[in-house]
Amino acid sequence: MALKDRPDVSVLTEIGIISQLSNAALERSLPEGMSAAQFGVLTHFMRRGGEESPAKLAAAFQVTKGAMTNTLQRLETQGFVRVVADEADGRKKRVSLTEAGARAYEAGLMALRPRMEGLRGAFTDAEFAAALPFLQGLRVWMDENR
Amino acid sequence: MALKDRPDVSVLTEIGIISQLSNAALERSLPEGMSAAQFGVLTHFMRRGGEESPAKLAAAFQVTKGAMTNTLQRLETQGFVRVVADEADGRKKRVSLTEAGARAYEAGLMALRPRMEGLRGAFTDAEFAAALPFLQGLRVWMDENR
DNA sequence: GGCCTTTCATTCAACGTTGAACCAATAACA
DNA sequence: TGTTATTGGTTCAACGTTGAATGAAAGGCC
Repeated sequence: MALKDRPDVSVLTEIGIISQLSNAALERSLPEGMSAAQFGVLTHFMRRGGEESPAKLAAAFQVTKGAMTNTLQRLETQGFVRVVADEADGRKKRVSLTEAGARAYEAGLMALRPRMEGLRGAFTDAEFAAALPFLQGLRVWMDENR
Repeated sequence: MALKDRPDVSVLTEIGIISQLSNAALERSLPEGMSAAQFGVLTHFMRRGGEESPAKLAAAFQVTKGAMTNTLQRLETQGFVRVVADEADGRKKRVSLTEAGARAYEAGLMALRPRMEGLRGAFTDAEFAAALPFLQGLRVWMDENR
């Protein structure tokens, strides 16, 4: 009784559920065969462009290298990403977006649009913005104290 | 550039990371062999006591019936939970906590304590409480619009 | 130069989850 | 009543993830 009624536990519980629901909604909206992880990588390249090593991508997405190897292989199989060896450093690879990858990103974005609009109709930008500092602080703390 | 800077997307991104970190921290703190899902079920019974059907547990934890079958089987294997057929309704089963289950819960709670105290040292109850209404609203909305 | 350490990427088994198929038991209804 | 629909639980393949092991390449240091 003391446990779940504490606000910190409640916050983490709600966050867990929201994360699950949001991820499920994302994967349901996305075109067949594109996972949330794959869409995240495409988004990364659309924003930043250029090339990135698998290790940096894994760090950016808070995911193990093994997991990133997996999603990059799936992206490459679909032709959404190009992976070449880094001739300057034999350990590294350089990943970059293909034209097909950019198109896949756009398609995913379109498929996502109705759901995102629904969300923005239910809550204001101000509400999201107001919640953000605390969430960021919480994320940073959990990241530093893992 | 327009996408990830929007507060709604940022909120969901932060929530996803927090969820992952919090779940990982939970499983790392818990005694060997006890998953977050299992601990959640134990917590449920410690709070509410009595008996519950697998279907109700699945609904309470927002999880498929198959997933709940899995965690209940693992709990039963460890002797933390008792599962009997419901003689009043041949489809149902009745799940209840064992003494060993109660002890396992207490052990998990103890193992969790230092981390929870660290969290409550870094943020105040008021901060968690302030964030809660928005998170609950968001959870309810995503639940209704899935 | 040689040795130790670190970094990068891959592979593999294990886990928890989903979604679908399935069967048994009950409920609803003609 | 008999038939159909719904509910409860299990099983299975597939997915994404972790964590650990492996190997190759580069860096640090004497």
